[in-house]
Amino acid sequence: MPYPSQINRDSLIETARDLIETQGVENVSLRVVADAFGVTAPSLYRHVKNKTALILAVNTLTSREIVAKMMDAINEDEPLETQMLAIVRAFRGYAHAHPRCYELAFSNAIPDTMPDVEERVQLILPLQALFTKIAGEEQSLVVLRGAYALIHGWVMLEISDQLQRGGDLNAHYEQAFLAYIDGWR
Amino acid sequence: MPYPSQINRDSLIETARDLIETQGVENVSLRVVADAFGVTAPSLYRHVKNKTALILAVNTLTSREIVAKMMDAINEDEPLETQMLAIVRAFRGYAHAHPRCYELAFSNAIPDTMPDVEERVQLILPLQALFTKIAGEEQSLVVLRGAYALIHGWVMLEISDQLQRGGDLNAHYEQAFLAYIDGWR
DNA sequence: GACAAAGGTGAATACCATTAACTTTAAAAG
DNA sequence: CTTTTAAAGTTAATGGTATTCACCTTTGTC
Repeated sequence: MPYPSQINRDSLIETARDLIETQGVENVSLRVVADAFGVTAPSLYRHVKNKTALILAVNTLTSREIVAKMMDAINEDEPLETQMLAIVRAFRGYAHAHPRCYELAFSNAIPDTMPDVEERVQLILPLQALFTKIAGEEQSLVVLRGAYALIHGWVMLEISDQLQRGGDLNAHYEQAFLAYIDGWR
Repeated sequence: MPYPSQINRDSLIETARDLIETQGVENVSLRVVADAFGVTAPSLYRHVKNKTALILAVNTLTSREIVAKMMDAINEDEPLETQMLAIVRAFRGYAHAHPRCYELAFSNAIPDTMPDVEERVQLILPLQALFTKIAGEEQSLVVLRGAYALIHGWVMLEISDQLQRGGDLNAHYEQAFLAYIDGWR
């Protein structure tokens, strides 16, 4: 194989991810990404189909990293409620660490860049596993949907600066989640 | 006043809103908006500072319409829980009727286009008024935040097609909300 | 009737994504 | 050791975008 590449697909995606997180997706053109590799924009098309595919790959990376963070947070020896809190804390922690990528991945802002269903279903498995132990198999679907809505909505509101008026946001987040869970008992 | 305009600011904003809702914001250039008035793109700058200001105005309109829908849904003669359900139903109803505008207004996808704080605070007043009657003045902040996160997150998930696997979404939405409220008693 | 000024125009600028035709390079094939 | 080949990168071109500018057109007012 000829002409050794400075770029490989993984480093391209990670670099694009970092640029999006630091500069904002609206300021990351293909030329900006190419500059980071000391290369011109059209050569990126050797490694990725187009910009949409690149952003899709970034979003898939984001989704996988969130899943990994949630998995890491689980300690099966703890009580269920402690495990749930650890999961939703990890979820929010990732969103805070990568707010722009979180929003990009899960708010459909750019057409055709949402991670595949197979990726997105991974996101709910950690919580789902715990909910099926508490609620029945069939009730767990609605419990899960509400919980996911609550944590996703919460971090989206935080990211877009819509939770402003004082109070301890960390505490409120967990109180709201626990109240929701309590409501199902 | 000279040269009678085909365009006035309100009709411009409403037309832009309708185009965004039907075509998607990524397909609405200033030329497309101008075409709708039989005019060329640069002349829009007589009526609006730039495209960002136009989208901001569209988002402000969206925010106000949601507030109006929620207000309309309130019947003070009903029990509190019924009023709350009516409000969150109206909220979701608007989001379903205008999914693209809802997402545009509340997910920060385009920089500097979020409605002003004075507009956004209106969104939470209807629910806040009821929560202060149930919880205390100080607890109502966290209750409100969680409720807002739950309904916002829910419709965002629906809009981006992330609530797929069967079940009655209408029923689940209200069950999840009521469970959350129950959790605070 | 002259004029001021709002509303509209076409042309120009500086970006953007994408494609096409080309050149360079290094490894594999002879 | 030379030749071939194909990946990786290049420049140039196309058609799109938002925005600015100088200009023209219309019309109410003095």
